[in-house]
Formats: sequence, structure tokens, C-alpha cells
Amino acid sequence: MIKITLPDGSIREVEKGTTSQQVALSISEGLARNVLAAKVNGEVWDSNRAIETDAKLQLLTWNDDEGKSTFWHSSAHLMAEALESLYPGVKFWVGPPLENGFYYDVDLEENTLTPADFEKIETKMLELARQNNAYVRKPISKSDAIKYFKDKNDFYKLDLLERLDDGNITLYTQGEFTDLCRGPHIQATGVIKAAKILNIAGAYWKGDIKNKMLTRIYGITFPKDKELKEYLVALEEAKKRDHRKLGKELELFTFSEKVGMGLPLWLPKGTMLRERLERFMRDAQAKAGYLPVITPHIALKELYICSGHYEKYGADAFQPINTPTEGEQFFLKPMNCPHHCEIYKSSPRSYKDLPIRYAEFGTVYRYEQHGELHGLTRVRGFTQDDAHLFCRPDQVKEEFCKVIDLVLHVFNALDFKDYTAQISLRDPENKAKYIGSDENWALAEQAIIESAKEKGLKTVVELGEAAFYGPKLDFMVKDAIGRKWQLGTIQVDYNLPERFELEYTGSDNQKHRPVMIHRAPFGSLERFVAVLIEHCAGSFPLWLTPEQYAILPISEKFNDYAKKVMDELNSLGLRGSIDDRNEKIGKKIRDNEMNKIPFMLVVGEKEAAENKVAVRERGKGDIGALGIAEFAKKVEEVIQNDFKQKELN
RNA sequence: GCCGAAGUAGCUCAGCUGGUAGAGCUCCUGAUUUGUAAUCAGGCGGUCGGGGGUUCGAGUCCCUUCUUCGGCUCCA
Repeated sequence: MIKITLPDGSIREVEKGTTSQQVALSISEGLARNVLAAKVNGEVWDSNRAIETDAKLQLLTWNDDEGKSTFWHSSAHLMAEALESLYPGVKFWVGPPLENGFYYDVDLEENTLTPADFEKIETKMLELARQNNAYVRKPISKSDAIKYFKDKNDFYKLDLLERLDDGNITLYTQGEFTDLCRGPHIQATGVIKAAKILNIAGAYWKGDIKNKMLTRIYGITFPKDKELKEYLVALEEAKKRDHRKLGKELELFTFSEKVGMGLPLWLPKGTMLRERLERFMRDAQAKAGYLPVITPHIALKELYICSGHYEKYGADAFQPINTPTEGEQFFLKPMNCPHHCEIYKSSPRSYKDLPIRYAEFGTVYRYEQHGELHGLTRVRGFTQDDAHLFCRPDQVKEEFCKVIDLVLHVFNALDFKDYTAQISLRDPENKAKYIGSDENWALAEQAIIESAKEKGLKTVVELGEAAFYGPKLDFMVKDAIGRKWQLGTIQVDYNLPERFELEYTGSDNQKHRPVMIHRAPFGSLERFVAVLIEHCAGSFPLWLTPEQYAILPISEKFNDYAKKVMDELNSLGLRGSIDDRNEKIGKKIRDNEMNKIPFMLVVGEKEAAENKVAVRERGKGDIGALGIAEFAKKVEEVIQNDFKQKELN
């Protein structure tokens, strides 16, 4: 007999060799039906795998992330089976589960696949699922495995096998399909009741641009048809929040082929929104002791040779601008830091001057690959809310922590709760990609890790994500359809001060090297606005929104009164407009609601007589009549209250 | 840059197997003077992304190029 400890702490004595499935059955039939996999001593197993020793057991169902993953991983195998049956001879690379669904990378050989074929694959998958074939796990020796895949002429699986240790290799078979796989899997295909192929895309084999491009097929499956339908509806809803769609509808920004791809044009409403964000940041920075600077958009090549940017990106940047007679070469600035270094150098510095914090909304230009451009989140010209802090080594941690506070202040004010703080370090395998000594990198990394810890941030570490001159603390958020973007970033840099030979005189009257902190809480205004649009689905908070109110006269007779109301509100510091179109009130309400105007002020005979406005709140409807000053006060209160609540959180 | 898909009026989209472009909204004009999510009528508006080809004839077929979309690679 062995002892099985369940998550609630209860212990069950069962025969040696009992499966998790059997344990589930002993608890309840319903549970047994819903078990997809099991966590045995912290490792996810097939639920029909025999447990031979005392173990901690957690049964995994659709409600557990790991249960879902197992379900989707098995679904990837099912899709592969369908593909193999429909397109004999296709070769498979890897097919992992994702946060939502799964994909399989396949080499289609001579076959082609278009979205028109999706339904065929889905139908086949469900047909195979209905056969309720078991996923059969089979440990196999490395030599047998090699023989098996050699016979199958499966180059990709042989490549995978090369890196696996003998004794640790398993095959899984369901129906006609056998795959090299460590598992785990669900018991049988029958629980997969709904399947959808989502899209196809190219993906380099092993992610290397030099390799063949495989076809990556994305899909998702569910144990209930209803869940698939709900998922697809949610997907549609998410698409409605897409900043590219809302940006067009709300007239925030546009692009022009004539101007050039990846170069956003900010429309008046988008500009008003952006300017409010800038103002918010300027105020916060002024309070935190930052000093404003302004630098030009181009600089001599020599500046970037000094910083190291030229060597690193020169060939992959916009090419130089040449002067007609002197033969000078200028580059569009890809970063503000070299300029700021030169400002630091413009005067001798004392240890008493530090830290010095230079802030600039600096517009930079980077050559991004054609296929990379994406709405406002990935562009070729953008403005960073950039600042560079020059400090003494003993000030680094304090300054870094203060910057974290600033970033969190911004996120808090805008209600971003779903972010991760990512510590981006060097790729230890490829140090040649970076400049600077190991010693400096160690110092910088240590400063970041300690500061993040001191601030109690929940962090993840990513190797190979550092900037070429130093490690970063990046704040990552997700967009409407789940893609991750970097917003705020803070970087500790011991290297550029060396390259620029920055100095200050210490209390010992000796020259010392300052440490630089690069930081941008928004990251880029473009990307930040994009994520903000998606975050609030275009319904911006009252303090930011380009238009806080729209006055809707019942008929043309009340346009004059509307004008009077607007003048009064504007003089009280509000912003809005009059919808004086020759339309009925219902139409005006509908249009302004769709434009996501926070307050609609209906004015007719009654309001004009009483010097009031009938207030209608976005999403809520009529909330009654208020005096004009009274309404302004209400707006002010909402804004104040918004901020107050944020401060409390 | 690579793989795949798509580009028709300002916007959203229709246009069968090639026969010479259409709707709704927007905009303009007129009527209406409106009370809480679409008033009615009329009108303007497209060299069907650009270029080339096949054909008696191309939005429709082929090639090429640009842009956009989904990924991959990249991201100071």
C-alpha cells in the first residue's frame, strides 16, 4: 500500500500502482470524468499512469491551467493526426500548448494550406476525437526511437532525438498517429468536443532566420461546444478594442502611405490626449526633481560611434544624411542618451550636483523591419518620455527605487493593474552582443535586482533581453488580444559614462565616474496611448479625454443657449463641443455615445429657461438636470475622486 | 527581411464561372424644429492600391510592386 496526499491534506491509502484516475473515481464519478491530468509530487503526469510510491497528488481538470495545457497539448496531437490523414507525408516539428490553445509547426512539403481548408481540418479533428482513441504512452530506447523515425523518414523528430537522453524518451500514440513526446496527455480524444483552427503563419525552423520556414498552425479546442462559441465571441469583443480600429473611429491618429509606413500622424483629438499625458508626466517629473532639456533630431555620426550605437545598429538604421559641401554625416537620433551625455559634459560637475536628472520628450527614429510595424505599438518614429539620471554610485539604488515609484504612480493613475516587471539580463551565451566589462554588468544587474526586491515587485527574469549597454527593468503589459508589449523601462548603465568619459569631482577632490539611469515610464507615447486605448476600450478617464462633454441642443432654436453654456464651461476649465447638426435628439445621443463622450448635455426650452443642462452620462443615461457651474463642479469632483481612489490603492 | 492572406467611395462592405461598378453610414442641398441610442427626400463621391501582361473585353485571370493584416526573425 502507498499513501496519497491530496491538496486538502487528507491521506488515502491505495494499492501500489494505482492511477490518479482511480483515485479520482474513489472520490467521485463526476471528478473522474473531468480529470485531464494529475500533478504527482509536483510533476504533471498522465492520469492513467501508475503511482508506485507515496505521493502528493493534485487532480487537474479544465479549471486548472495545467489541466488546460494538457488538454491543448493533446489537441495539438489530434490536429497533427488530422493533418497527417488529410495531407499524407507532412512532417511535424513541435506542437506546444499556449495560453489560449496550441500550435503545431509543420513542414507541408508539397501541400498548401489556406484558411479555406480550416473547416476540413476541424471536421477531421472532431471525427477522430469521436473515435475516443486513447493516448498511449510508450517509453522507448533511443536506438529504437531513432530506428522508428528513420523508417518514417522523419528528419525533424530525428533532430529532436539527438538532444534527448536515452532512458528518458517516450512516444505517444493516439489512433493512427504517433509522436515523439514527453507528455503528459489526456486519457483519450473523446473529451475534445469543439475544435477551431485559428490561423496559419510562417515560422522559421528553430526560430533561426537561416532555416527553412515551416507552417505554424494555430488552433484551439474545448470540452464543450458552448465554450468555443463563447471564446469566439470574446475574441470578437477584444477586436473591438483594437487601438488601430478605435484610433480610426475616434479620430485619434492616422497613417499615410505618402508620409511613409510606420510614421504616425496624430490627429487633433489624439494630440489633445497625448498632450494631457505629457503634462501629467511633466508635473510628476518636476516634483521629482527632473530638469527639462531639448535636443535636436539629428547628430553627427561621431556621436554614435562614441556611444557604440553606430557599431551596433549603424547598418540597420536609417542611413546617414549628408551635408552637400562639407561631407558631414548625420544620423537621425535613435536614442536621446548620447545627446544628454553631452549636456552633462557641458560643464564640470561636483559630487554635490548629483544626481542630475535630464528629462525630454524626445522623438527618435528607428528603422524597423517592414513586417514588424504594427499600429502605434511598433513604429519608425516615436516619442519617448525619456530621462537620464546621472548619479554617484552610492545613489544608484535610491534613485532607481524612486524611478520605480514614478512608474508605479503612472500605472496606478491610469489603472493598469495587469503588468509584469521583467528583469532583462544579458544572454550569458552571447556576451559579444553587449558592450562593457563583466564587472560593470554585475554592478548594474545587482542594482536592478536589489531595487526591484526592495520595492516588492513581482518580477520575472528574462535572459538575453537586456539593452546592449546595460540590463533593464521592463514593465510589460498585454494588449486587447493578449500580445505583450513593453511600456515603462528603467536601465542602469555603467558603460555609456565610460564611453563618454563623464566625470564629477568627489569630496576627495578626485575625478569620479557617474552612473547613468535611463528611464521612460510611458516608454513611448505612441505605444502607451495604444495600450491605453485598448485598456479602456476608447472610453478615456475624464481627466484625459479630448472632449469631456458634448452639448446637444434639442433644436436649432437653442443653439445660442448652447453656445452660452459652452463658453461658461470652457471658462471653468472644461473642454467640449456643441453638436448643432440638424438632427433629432435621439440621433445626436447615439452618435455621441458611440464617440464615447463622457457627458452629453441636452439643452432645450426647459433648460434654457432655468439656466441648466440635462446631463446624460456615458453608459448610464439620463442623470437629471444640473446648473452649469454645478455640472462643472461634478466633473471636477469625478476627476478628484478618481485620483483619490488611486492614491488609496 | 521571411512565410501566408488581403487591398473596391472618407468609413463598413457587396460584386456568381471575365461583359465595362453597387449598398448603408459620412459629407453636401432641401424639407422638418425635433425631449434622451438612427426624420424624410435628393445629390456629391471610385482611373476597383500602383505598374505591366493575357483577352474583342479585366474589379474579376497572370506577373510585378506598394501598403495592410496574422505570425517568424528583430527591437537601442
